[in-house]
Order: sequence, then structure tokens, then C-alpha cells
Amino acid sequence: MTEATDTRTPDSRPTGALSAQYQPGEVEQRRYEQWVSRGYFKADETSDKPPFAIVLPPPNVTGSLHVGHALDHTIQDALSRLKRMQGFEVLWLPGMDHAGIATQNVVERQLAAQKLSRHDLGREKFVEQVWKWKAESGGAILGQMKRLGDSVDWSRERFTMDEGLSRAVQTIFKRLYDDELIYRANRIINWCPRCLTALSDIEVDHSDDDGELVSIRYGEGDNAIVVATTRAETMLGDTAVAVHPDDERYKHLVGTEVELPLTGRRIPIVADEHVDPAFGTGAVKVTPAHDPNDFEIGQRHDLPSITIMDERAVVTVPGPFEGLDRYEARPAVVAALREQGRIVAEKRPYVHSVGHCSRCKTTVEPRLSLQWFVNTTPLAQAAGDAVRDGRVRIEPPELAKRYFAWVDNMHDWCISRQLWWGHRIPVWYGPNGEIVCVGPDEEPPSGEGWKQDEDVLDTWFSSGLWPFSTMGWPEQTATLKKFYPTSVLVTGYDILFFWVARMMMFGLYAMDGVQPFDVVNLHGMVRDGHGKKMSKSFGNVVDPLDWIERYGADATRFTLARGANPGSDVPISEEWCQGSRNFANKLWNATRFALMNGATVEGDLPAPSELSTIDKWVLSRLQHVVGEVDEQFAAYEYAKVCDTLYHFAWDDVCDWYLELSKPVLAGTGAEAARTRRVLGHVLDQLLRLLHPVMPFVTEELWTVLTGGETVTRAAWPAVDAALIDDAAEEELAALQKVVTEVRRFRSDQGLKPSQRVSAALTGLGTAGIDTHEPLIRSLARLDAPAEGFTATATLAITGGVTVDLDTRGTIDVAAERARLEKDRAAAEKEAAQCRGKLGNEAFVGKAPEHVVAKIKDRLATAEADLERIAAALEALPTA
RNA sequence: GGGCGCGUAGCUCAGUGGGAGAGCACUCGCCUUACAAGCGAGGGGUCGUAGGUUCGAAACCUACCGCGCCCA
Repeated sequence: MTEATDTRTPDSRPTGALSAQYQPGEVEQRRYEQWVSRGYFKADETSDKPPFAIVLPPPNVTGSLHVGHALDHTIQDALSRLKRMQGFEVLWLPGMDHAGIATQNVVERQLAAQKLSRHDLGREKFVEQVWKWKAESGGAILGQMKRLGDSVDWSRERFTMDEGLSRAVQTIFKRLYDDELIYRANRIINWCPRCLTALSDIEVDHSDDDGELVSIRYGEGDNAIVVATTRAETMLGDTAVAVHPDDERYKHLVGTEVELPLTGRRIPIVADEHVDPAFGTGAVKVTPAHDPNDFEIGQRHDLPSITIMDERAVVTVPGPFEGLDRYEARPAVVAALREQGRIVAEKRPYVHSVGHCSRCKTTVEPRLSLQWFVNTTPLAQAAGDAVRDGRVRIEPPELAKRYFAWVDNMHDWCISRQLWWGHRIPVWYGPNGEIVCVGPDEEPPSGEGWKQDEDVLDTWFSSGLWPFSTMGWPEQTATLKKFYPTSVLVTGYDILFFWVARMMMFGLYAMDGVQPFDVVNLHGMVRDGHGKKMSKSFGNVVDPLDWIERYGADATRFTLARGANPGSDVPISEEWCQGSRNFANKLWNATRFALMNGATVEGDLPAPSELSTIDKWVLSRLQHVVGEVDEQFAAYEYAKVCDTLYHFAWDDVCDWYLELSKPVLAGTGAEAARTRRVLGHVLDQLLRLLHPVMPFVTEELWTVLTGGETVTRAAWPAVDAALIDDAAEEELAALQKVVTEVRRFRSDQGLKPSQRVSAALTGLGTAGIDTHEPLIRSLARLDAPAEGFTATATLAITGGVTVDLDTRGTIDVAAERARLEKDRAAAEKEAAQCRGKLGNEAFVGKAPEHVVAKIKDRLATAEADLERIAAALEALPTA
């Protein structure tokens, strides 16, 4: 891999030629190490430059770099590199999340392999074990980020469980507690019977699963009432039957009691607005301890709650079902009811929405238990207002609707987890029922009978503090002063609620109303080349490291960025990555060609008055491109940035400018010198523009081309309006038109590129391109008319140029006729369309003047074309 | 059930009132002295359907059909 590029020392101008192909592997590793060791990514809070800060969404310590990270990081890195070049003091702060349940599960699985549970070790030993795991196998992703080229400040790496962040967690917990925004209550919460912990609403994934719907008759005769349920076993904990108050069918039963089968208990029939009379029989069983809706009904009607299962979802009610798991108890209960003739109807399969633990996929069990909650009402209000009043901008703006839908209807947040890995809740319970919340600088109460709460906090509690806890909060650090609020938060729209809303709530609360970031830039999910979700079972998962290995980090990044249209998902495929690799190679070869031809960045750029039209044209195009890229970056339009640069580099620079410049570069005079300077300038600027997205190849080429130390710190190109030259652009368009038309003729005639053809060109002056005749001849492979020149074909080109060609009698008349007929059809269609519009009085009367003028122009062009085509057809020998 | 979004070339997507575009794929011709990971040329779309607004609709409005996502 190294033999390709090792002909020069890393920092100097080339001592030999660049290889014919770009080999990313060696370049990437060498450049990355150099960047870090030279401190290019270090942020300086004492700098006078304006700040630009991004905090990296902390990946899980258990994670490895997947393609979603690759997209997220590519965007953040592009922004960071752009801003560095634009003269900002950039902080991109890396770190990791301790990922409570996920990490604990990893270590528990390891223990299970040795037939051990965490309880065998005990809390202290277990947590020690987790730390050990973290030290040995955690954080693999950090090394992988380097492969991608992430320009993070490694000296500031943080971990949500490190000392400083733990202090931040305790500080904010205490504040919220003292402000009565944290409370403890017996509530129904989502419970994972496998992880044995509470889950917040967002840690539950819903899916439509096959189940059963069983209709059960409670009571006898006229008093009988039928209820339907997908979870028959919970009937053991029913404490009422509810019907809608206006439901005529049951009016006579409201207020009466009915016997609950299998238990002998008598339960009331209550009326509640919440019941949907149209669903099933219109009567529902009420199990307050095992269903969130039923819990609400229970509260309203003051019903008792009977817990019938333990934390592992095993039935605890004394009797025949005791000791059965919920899935064993369900058929057992149904069988017992059937024996009593109480099963009225059964529907299997019955598809309904079922909640699953987002970590282990186990079906969650709603469970009544004592947990800690955050009262989100005031916090969510502030989080919504910050976006409503424009202090925080969500990009793309359409996604703000989703954000509002969430923050404006937020439930209180269950923050306690029955885990051992995480921030332990800083609350102590005394022997006489005292409850003390301990702040970071306070000593916990000691003495007989005091015990700390056993639970830890939800992982998102600490990651919600990330934008300021990582900068040293609660201390008033220089870093916070310089870099808070952060500039942009880049993340996928899937964690808008998980994380963004939490950071908004905590940031505004902890930082006296100052938002944690000015802009939230949301991107989509990475999908395969057919827009399908990537999944292991489908076998379409892309490993970014694999692509980096085979195609290079730049190609991988370019592919991702090129697909990143605002608000929509990002499809990628290996073919497209190959295309990106090809693009990197194109840049490599263009630079190689330029160096071989003496391109330089020494000295001032010649004044436009001294330059050829070709040079003026490419400089003019460059100005437009710089302006477009600036606008596109400012609008977070990464796909468009890539597209603009791809076309400028490939079409304008490589296909036209380099080709047009070859004859000049072959010379040695002053004109050649000027073109070498322009070529050097254009490539220098192009490599700068591409650096944010393709950092490695641009660094390698730019340092070789310019002799500069690094492009990472080179100034971002600025538009020079004096170099915009409409006349040069028009002239080039006319030139391109002639060349393209001749090429088309040659191709249609089956003339090989090696076959020179004599031709006479007329009308170049009319088109304003008479000075370019030699260029046209070289690009279109046309020789000057020799003695005995006889035109066998005539090309009449829009703009007034005529090319008479002597094909030495080999003209394919049929092909030429077909070509001309096609052109005529197109021109006729165009002319008819224009005449139609201009003949429409309403159009001429109501359309804006410039639109009408444009149509008139088009008609004139089409008519002139028709005339020329007719003449050419006329002149064609009859077959 | 509630909300949001999307249907444009074979595939993936830009285009949001005034000549249907890109990348890839495809066809043809080329080892033209930077690059075959390349060069040149070309074919291909009644812009989901039906109405409406407008001088003019792929774009705006309404309905419908199909697909996706989020929430319950």
C-alpha cells in the first residue's frame, strides 16, 4: 500500500511523480496521527477568535462505529473543519455514555457464561467488574472514529460516569429535588421482567404482535357482563368493570357488583368516560396494578390495586396459578374459565400493539411500584418556548412540529432504574422515615439505620447534561464561558425526544435559561441502496470500517454526505461508494497533471485583463461555486455541497478547463505562466472547498501542490466579485456548444476519435469565439481544410457557427439525415410551443414582461435553427 | 385511532409557478501523451390517479390510491 505514495516525504513537495492511483490507506493513518500530534484539533478557550462548539453525541461505551455514527460524525467533522478554516475557534468535544442497561447487560452476560449472576458478586464487586470491562473492552468506537478522520479535541474526552460529570449529576439532582421538581411516588410504570428495572416511556418500543382476544363473561343471568382482554391472566387482579356512562346497555348495572370468576371476589361496575362504548362489548375489565389506563380509572374511582405478579412477571396470587409465569398463567386461566363456561368468544391470532424493552426486546409489564420522577411540566414548557421564540432553531424546520408534539405533551419522567451501573440516587433514608437528598459537597448522614437509595438514574439523566457538564459545570469554567451555548447539535431525528428534549430541559434549567445549543441539525437514518432499513436479518448492513478499508475514509464520507438531504433518510450503496472513490482518484489525477505541468501558487494571481478567456471563465465559475457552497453549508444542505463541488471539479475543471489548457500549458511563454498560476489557484481553492468532506486526500494534495503545512488551517475561499465574468462564461458556453455538436456528428457518423477530419469553420466571429478556433479544432479533432477540400457535410450550430466537414466521401447519409431530422423535430416542437404561448392573448397580457421576452427569444432561436437544419437537409446527397 | 412525511428516468433522489434534471445503471465508440477507478456520444419519464385554482401546475388547493415514519 505504501509503494504508491512513498516517493516523497510527508511534508515536502514531491520528489517524484504521484502514483497513477490514489491509495488512501497509508495517507489516512499518517495524516491523522500528524493532525493530532500537531494539535490542530485542540480548542483554546483563551483565543480571541469567535467560538464554534459542537458536543459529540456520546456513543455508548459498549458500541462500535456503525454507519449511522459515520453519517453523524461526517457532518459534525465537516462543520468543524469548515469553521476552523473560516477562522473560528472550534471545539468539537468527544466522549462516551456509560449506557446503563446496555453495559450492565454486557457484563451480566459475561458472568452468566460462568454461571454467575450479579447478585453472586454483590453490588460493589459487580460495579468494579463493569469498570474493568470498560477499561479493557469498552470504547472501541473511539479508535474507529480516528479512522473516519474525526477532528475532535481528544484532550477533552469525557465519560458520563467520570468524576466531574458525576458531580454535575448530583448537583442538578439536588437542585431539582430542592425545587420540588423531583419526587418519589407509587405509580404504574413500564417494567422489564428480564432486566428487572423500570423503563421510561421512550425506552419502550411498540410493535404489532400476534396475540389473542378472549371475551369473558363475569356474573350470571341479567347481571352478566362480558369483557374482552388480550391478557386474560390479569383478571386475577381486576377490581372493577367499567362501562361508558351513556351506554344504555349497561345503565342498569352501574353501581352494582358482580362476582369475579376464579377468585370469589365481588367487584363493582363503574361508569367512566374513558371507556370506548364502540370497542368490543363496551365493557372493560379494570386491573389498576397492571395497566396504565386501568390505573387511571382506579384513581378516579378510588379502586384498590391488587398486584398479582412479582418483578419477574410470575403470578403471586395464592391458588392454582401461583408460581406460573405470565405466559403459562394466560392459557391456564383461560382453561379454567372455559371449564366454567365463561369464555364467550376467542380470536386468534389477534394483532395488537405490544410494548417491548428497547434493550432486550422482552415484553414490558406495566407494574405498580415506588419510583423517582421528574416533574417535566415547567421544564418542558421552557424547552418548547426556546424553540418557539427562536432562541433555538431546528433544522430542517419541518421537524419542529414533532418536537412540539413531544414537549407539549410530556409525561413525568421516571428516572429511577433498578440497576447497579449508573449514578446512584443521592438520597438517604433514615431510621425514622427521614429522607435526605445529599448535594455534591455534603456529607451523607451517618449513623445507625441510614441507608442510601438502591436505585441508579436513567442514562439519559446524565447525557441530558452533556453540553455543559463536559465543560466543567457546575464550576464557572473558562471553557463554559467561551463555548457555551454550543453552536450546533448534530444528531439523527430518532433521538429528538430521547436526548435533544432532555438537554433542552436541563440546559435551560441549569444554565439560567441559556439554551444548550443555537441550532439542532437533524439528519435521517442511513438506509441501503433501495431505501430499506439496514438490519442484520436482512443482511444489508454496511460496516463503515469495511468501506474505509476498501475505498478510503474520504469516499465513505463523501457517499454519506452526498446522500444527506435535510430531513430525509440517507440511502447508500457500495456502487455509489465506488463512485466516490473514483472522484477522489479524479482529484488525485487532476492534481498530478497540474503538478506535471508546472501549476503554481507562487506570486499574485494575474489581473483579469491579462488573462485568457479560458482562465477568466474558470475563475468566474469558481466564484459562483464558492458562493453556492457557502449558502449550502449555511443551510445544512450537505448533499448539495457535495453535488456542487463534484460537478465543478469533474465537469468544469477536469473535462473542460484542463483540456482547454493543454495547448497553452505545452508552451513556455508568459501566457503559459499565467495559466499555470490560475490552474494552481483553482486547484488550491477547490481542495480547500472539498476539505471539510474529504479531509485526507485534500490534505495530501494541497500540501504537495502549495507547499503549505496543512489545509486544515488554510483560509476558507471567499467570493471575489471582481472575478465574475459573464462575458467569458457566455463565450465558453458557445465554444462548448460547437465542440459538443461536432463530437455528436462524429459519433453519429461512426468516426473514430483517432480519425482526423478536415473542416472549415465559419461564423465564429458572429458567435464571438473566433479566437478559439485552434482550441475547437483540437478538442473536436478537426484539421484545417487541405488542398482539394470538399465539404460532404455541413453542421449548422445554434449561435451562427457553421462547420463544413470533408469526410472524404465516407459520410453516412442515412445517419446524418436521421440526426438532422431529430434536431428538426426538437426545434419544431420548441417553436410550436413558443408560438402557442405567444398566440395566447391571455399569456401575452398577463405574464410578466421578462417571461414573454424570453419566449420570444426562444422562438427566434428555434426558427433560426429550423432554417439552418432545412438548408443542411437540402444539401444532403439523396441516398 | 391521532400526527407527520413521501409517490419525478431501471434504482436512489434533486427540482416547488414560466424551457423535465443529477448520480448510478444501460447502449454505442474509444487503451486520444493526468486518470480505463478513464474519455466521447446516446437512449430512457403522459412528474401516483382524478378534479380544481391560474395566462401558465411536476410544483398551489381538494379528494382518492399506494408507501413510510412517529405517537397512542
